[in-house]
Amino acid sequence: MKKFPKEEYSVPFFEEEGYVRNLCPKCGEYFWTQNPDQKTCEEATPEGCAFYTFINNPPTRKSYSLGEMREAFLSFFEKLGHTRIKPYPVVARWRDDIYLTHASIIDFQPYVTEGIAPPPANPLVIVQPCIRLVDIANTGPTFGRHLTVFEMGGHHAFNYSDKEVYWKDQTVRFHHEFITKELGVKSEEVIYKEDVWVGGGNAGPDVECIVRGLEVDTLVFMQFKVVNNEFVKLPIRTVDTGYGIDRYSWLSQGAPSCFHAVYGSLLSKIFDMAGISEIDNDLMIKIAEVSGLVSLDKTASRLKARRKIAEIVGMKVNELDELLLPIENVFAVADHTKCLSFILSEGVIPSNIQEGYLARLLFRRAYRLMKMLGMTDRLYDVMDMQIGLWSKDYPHLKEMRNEIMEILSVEEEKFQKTIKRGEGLVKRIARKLKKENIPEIPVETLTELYDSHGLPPEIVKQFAEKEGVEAEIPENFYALIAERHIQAPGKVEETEPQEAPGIAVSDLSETEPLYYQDQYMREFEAKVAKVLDNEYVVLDRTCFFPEGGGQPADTGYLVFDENKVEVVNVQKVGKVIVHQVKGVVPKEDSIIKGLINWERRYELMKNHTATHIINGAARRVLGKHVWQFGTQKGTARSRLDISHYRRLTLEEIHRMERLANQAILRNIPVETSQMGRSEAEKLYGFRLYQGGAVPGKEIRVVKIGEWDVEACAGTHLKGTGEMGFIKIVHSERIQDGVERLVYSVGIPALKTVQENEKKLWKLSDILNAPLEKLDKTAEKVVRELKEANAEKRKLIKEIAARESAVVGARPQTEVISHIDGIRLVTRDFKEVIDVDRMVQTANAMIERDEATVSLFYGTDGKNVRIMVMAGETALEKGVNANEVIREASAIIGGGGGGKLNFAQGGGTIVRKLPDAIKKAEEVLKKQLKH
RNA sequence: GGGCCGGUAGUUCAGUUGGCAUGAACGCCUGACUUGCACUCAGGAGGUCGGGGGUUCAAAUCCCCCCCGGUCCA
Repeated sequence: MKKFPKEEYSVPFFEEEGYVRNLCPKCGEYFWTQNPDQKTCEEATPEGCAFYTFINNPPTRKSYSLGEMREAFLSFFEKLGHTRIKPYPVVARWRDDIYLTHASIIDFQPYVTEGIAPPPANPLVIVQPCIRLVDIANTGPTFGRHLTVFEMGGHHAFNYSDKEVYWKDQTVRFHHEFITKELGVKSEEVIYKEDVWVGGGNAGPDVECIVRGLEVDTLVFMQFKVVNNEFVKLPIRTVDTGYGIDRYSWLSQGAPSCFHAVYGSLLSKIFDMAGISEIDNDLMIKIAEVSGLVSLDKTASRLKARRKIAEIVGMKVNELDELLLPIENVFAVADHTKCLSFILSEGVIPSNIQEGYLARLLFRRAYRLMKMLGMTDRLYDVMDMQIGLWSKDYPHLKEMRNEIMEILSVEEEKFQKTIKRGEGLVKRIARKLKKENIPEIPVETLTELYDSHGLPPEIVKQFAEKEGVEAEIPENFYALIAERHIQAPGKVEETEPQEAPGIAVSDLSETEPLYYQDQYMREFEAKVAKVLDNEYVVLDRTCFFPEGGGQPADTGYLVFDENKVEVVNVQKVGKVIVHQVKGVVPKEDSIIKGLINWERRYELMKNHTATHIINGAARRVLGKHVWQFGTQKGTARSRLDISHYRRLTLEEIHRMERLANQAILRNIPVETSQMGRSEAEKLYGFRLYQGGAVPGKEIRVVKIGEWDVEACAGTHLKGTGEMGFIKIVHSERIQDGVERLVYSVGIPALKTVQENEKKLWKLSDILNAPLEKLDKTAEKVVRELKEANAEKRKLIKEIAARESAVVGARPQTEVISHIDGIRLVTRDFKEVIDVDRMVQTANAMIERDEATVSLFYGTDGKNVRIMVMAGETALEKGVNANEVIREASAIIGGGGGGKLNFAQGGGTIVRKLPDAIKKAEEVLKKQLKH
């Protein structure tokens, strides 16, 4: 990685305070210290630069709980002139590049850090709950250095070329004051380690602060954008600090683990539930002190680290492993259940895609750990405790409690199903292997079971051993999984280069959107600003709505001189709206008249407003976890995809319909307003971003009374009454956790209802039954059909039995010959080439007399079918049906085959059928004589 | 967004190179034997092989499209 020169880190503060810069011989990083004799960086790294010295020996004046530390941090920086900002959600709905908020700066990217929107305050201070699943394997084993959910404190300053707030030196001074004055840590114990920070396409130098072995925060000076591996200066320099509030609390308590510090009595309760008594305190402290050596990312050093720790504390490796494993699992359970409560409280539905998958991953991991601890029955108790504990600071957890519990039970059921299915699968595989004398499940089977069936190798091993088959889980198992996914990239789908104008319009000024001034405007006059490629027209203003937000572009006409040309497409390119026309184009700088296809647009407006109405109804009927997943508006039909953990019932759909139509009847006014991003978020919360991330500094808010409020750029009705009528016409599940609602509005909705009615009437006509008895009649008809089918099968059998009995009774279609004690029945089925019939007859015939060979054939004039079946006795005499059929079918221009006792074939040369039969008889005779 | 696996009787699943679905187990019905821990025995019913095209004399099986489910990763 690129390193920055010393000057980037050498702030006046270090000089004033007598800091020296040394190079750590173990990890190879530079660090700043007030103690010139200090050799290593003193961070408890996996390389073993140092060990923790704060365990049972905290350096702070007093001990802080997580909440107390959060408050201490916030009020300290508030006193220094920072504005306190409320935390953002942990699901980063305002971004489309990431799913979860994993740092406080995420809240302000990219709009603030790229200078698109002003920050809510400058400077500001925030404590942001964060979720990081990349460290999930380390959560537990590292005693809390890694958590999947944690609180990050940040004091942020955004420096513009014309407005400097504060930069490196001041940041370090603030930090130092907090840690020494506020918390009481001795100045000489505070070490600053140099580092290069890269993240989210941005970069800059940073210093990490180490106290008694623990890295407690990082001070980042973001000032570059990473372009083609090069650092390019950003116009805005951002002070991005990240204080690990959980780690600070751990430091201040000197607890054996960060989990002890954060969860307190909740952790003890989980230990109780798992039936684990906490181990000897002295030993625990000893282990905790050296836990910095652990890091599971580096698989190679993992066992080494265990061995090292065992050596230091004077235990055998497997003894230590046995002792630590359940404890680490309890730690992870505490962490994962908190993380789940946060993620689920914001309406993430566990599923197999996107952020839903992350929720599922978390749940399944937590559940597996609980299973190992034998406490899955306490899942709901633990979750309840987490909700109780954290809703003091984050009250929305409590509001979502019932939905969270419901989602958990659905998820538990699904996981159990998967495991059960897996058990059967492994059993079958194991038995098969045993039969083939393979004593061990091959590695590729293990990886496939995990990748395709979600079965973790430990579980497979357990099930396999029950069947007496071994399974060896390779150390690099998850690396093998990763390998499966890095296959050669398949054919990249060639997407037609968008015909829409990817044209240089950046030099043009913004097109004035008239459709926002008056959403009902149908025609306008405008000046032609630019004409491109004899096809694309840019105007100074327009009321043609460009495609966006699931709403298709308007169509219509441009009128100028004697011409009326069709507008076929409208796209927004940056701030410029481009009209694609068919026919002649107007001259630049001329005045034209625009007419939009109002009927179409009005339908789109109705459908768009309906989306908001249905979304509101879904939230009311299904719960607050419902989020819009995607939409597409049309004139006759539109669709809305929503997140939900269960298939919708007809009853739920009807309730949504009722609510939606009630909202129409009340004719609720639809208000639109343009407002600043921060202000809108403050006023309406992040519910605004139903439609996903919305770019820009100002956002357009569409508010339908108390029913629904969203950030939305589409065109809407003045009042809901204009829709007249909404009908949900269809629903389907498009992904696990995502339901699609298809609906119609107004006359098209009525039409759909009428279409359905028409079908019912027709059905009633066909079945000759009145509407109210349709269901009963249909049931009856289907039942009778099934009975008739069964009867038919029975009859074929009966006919076959009878026909097999009367061998020799029809000389014109049947020849019977006896060869070597075998009876050969050659029968012409004429036009009946139903194989089933031949087979059944032959079966019955042979059942009566095993010394029979039946040679059956028939033709419908187009196809010829031949079939040979031989009884046990005939087989013993050397009959090979397969061979007979092969030779015979070749003659009639087809093919055939089968087994020794049964074969069938056919062809298309009908006139050669007699030859083929002769051939078959010849072959049979030869086989028998042989 | 990218992979991978699957859809056959009420359920869980077999089904080799295309060639009889005499499919297996459990469940169900009838009868016998037993009344206690998955009773046992005999017999029987139960199938649009997810849907639609194609290749073939012949498709559950091969090819294409669609629908539905499961699962891993970003």
